[in-house]
Amino acid sequence: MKTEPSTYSIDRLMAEKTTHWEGIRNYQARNFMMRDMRIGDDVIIYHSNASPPGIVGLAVIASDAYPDHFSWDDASPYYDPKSTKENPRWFMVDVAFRSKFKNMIPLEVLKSDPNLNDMLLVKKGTRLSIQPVQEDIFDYIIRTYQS
DNA sequence: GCCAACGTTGGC
DNA sequence: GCCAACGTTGGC
Repeated sequence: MKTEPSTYSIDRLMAEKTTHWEGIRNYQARNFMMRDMRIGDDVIIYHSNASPPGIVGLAVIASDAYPDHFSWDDASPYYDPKSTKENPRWFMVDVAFRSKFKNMIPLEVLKSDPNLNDMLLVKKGTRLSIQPVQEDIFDYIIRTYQS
């Protein structure tokens, strides 16, 4: 799951322990939350629009998907008039902190590792803010880079 | 249903 | 700040 540290960082997640992952406004990303995520699933936290961008820690899914009420709040940057309480368009999940890497893994390092050529994150044109990570890739990253 | 125009993401 | 690569919107 990607987040811009200026909006919500791994440090804040570490301090708050659990958060709701509001603001997803892309159908594919939403569908991953609604269809594929299960409580207890491991999550890689990635800082985008950071210097450098990269993987900063781990988290775990802590709820099923439920309506993102920020989409109903016209004072929120995530407001969407097409989403209503009766017919919610956008959903979120709760995410619980698991760990922060002592040394984050810069995107540049991920890109230069041939074992990660198939990881969506390093592929050109993949902008999704929520991406599935294959189990073997997840395990490889933990084994190789976790610190 | 097509597609031009526009908006967003996110690395650099 | 630039801009490539998407995604969305809305007229037709």
